[in-house]
Amino acid sequence: MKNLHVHIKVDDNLYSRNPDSSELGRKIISTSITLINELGFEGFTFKKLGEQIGSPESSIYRYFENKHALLIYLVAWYWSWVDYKLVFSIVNIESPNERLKRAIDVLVQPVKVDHSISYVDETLLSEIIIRESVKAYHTKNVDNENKNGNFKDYKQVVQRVSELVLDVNPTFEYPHMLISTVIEGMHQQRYFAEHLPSLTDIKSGEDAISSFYHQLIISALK
Amino acid sequence: MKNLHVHIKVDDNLYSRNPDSSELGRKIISTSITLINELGFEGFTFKKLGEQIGSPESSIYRYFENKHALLIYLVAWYWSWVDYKLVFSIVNIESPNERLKRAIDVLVQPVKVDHSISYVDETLLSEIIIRESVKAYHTKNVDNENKNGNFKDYKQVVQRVSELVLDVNPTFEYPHMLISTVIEGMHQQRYFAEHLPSLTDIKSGEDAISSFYHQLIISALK
DNA sequence: TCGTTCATAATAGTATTACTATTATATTTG
DNA sequence: CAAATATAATAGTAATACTATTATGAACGA
Repeated sequence: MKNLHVHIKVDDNLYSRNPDSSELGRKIISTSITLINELGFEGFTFKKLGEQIGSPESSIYRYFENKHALLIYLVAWYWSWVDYKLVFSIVNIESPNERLKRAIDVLVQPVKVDHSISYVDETLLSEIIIRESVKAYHTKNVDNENKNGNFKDYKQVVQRVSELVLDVNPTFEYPHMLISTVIEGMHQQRYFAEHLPSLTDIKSGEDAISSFYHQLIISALK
Repeated sequence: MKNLHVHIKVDDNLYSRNPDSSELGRKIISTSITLINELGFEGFTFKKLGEQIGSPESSIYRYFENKHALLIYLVAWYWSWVDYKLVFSIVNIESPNERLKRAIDVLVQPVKVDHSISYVDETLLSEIIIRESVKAYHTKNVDNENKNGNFKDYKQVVQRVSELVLDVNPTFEYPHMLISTVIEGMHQQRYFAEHLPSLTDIKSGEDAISSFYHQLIISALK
């Protein structure tokens, strides 16, 4: 996908001040992506981020209440971007089977992009999603955050693909469960393949993970 | 399952001092289970735990290096216990299909136990596993922790059930992937059902989650 | 029974984290 | 040019995640 000058929109209440609206804001986003990758989310602090970009902590707090809010933002951005890719991948395709196949491909293929959208490195961001995104909703405060709309984009992606599932098999009872299982499972398996390989079945060369989930969906819908 | 006086063994290097060997150690385990449930893992501290059991923080540190080590211990205990239940559930059963079915049942059925093993409330513990266990291995330090054997019991469970999968279908290529997907997926779905219901498909009454994963495995192995 | 070992209690102290507050200095905009 | 606004610079605080020190008390072995 080439640079189409698309703009990924993130909901207003996922930030205190829109990071997309200033140089400092954009630096916060792009630098935090590399820094979270380096340090892990627990090791990442606004102080260290401030040092990296040469700004005081207090300036960063004007964009995000805390580092959790920043994670929520990154996750929302990611799913908003995936949703865009989903729409793009199935437009003009008629066969329900082919539409589903293409959508699943968007979900399970590793992200390899040449910086298509501005200051966000989508490949690095996808690694954060794999490693850290469970922490976005595994908190004591999920229910309030959910009410606040923090997970809207993710839910939107699941909803969209669930509808494609029903187009293929209208009697299938658990489309949302199937799709969220596939998305989360794919993340886990990529993580396991790197860190806990005995929990997965890696064959060198081919992308076993993608083909496993493709097969899983096909057989589940029969 | 009634009280059989079984003793769940946890590996030596998952603690500084064996909590099973003293009154204080056992209080640390049982109270931490209720406290983590109340406060969430992030809100839980050794200070608060100490206040609850009327002992200073420093005494707790003699059992576990930090709260992450305690979580690792709880997770290991849980999977060691599940492994025991697995063995128990298939002993004397001959049909490979029936063995697999029973094993999957142990994995996906909600835990409802009447305090069978000593000071550990397995039902409460299983809720911690559902909500917090991803945090046990989603850290910057996974690889070292893995080398240290921190995840042995979990891997053992996946291995055991993977073998049952191969007994049913010896040509199936991804048994570990299938089983870890089912285990982790089941946790996620139980969590989603409670906090992010639009990511799942809840039907009131029946246990949709269990039957979904049973079906998923059956169809995947065809 | 005495002395040693060992677990726990009581207390104090430290570096880091996750913020909040205040004032000063640029920069933009009307 | 004045006013509003963003950022920088700096300081400060409560809580967290520990470490260290000494004291007490119980258990155990000779």
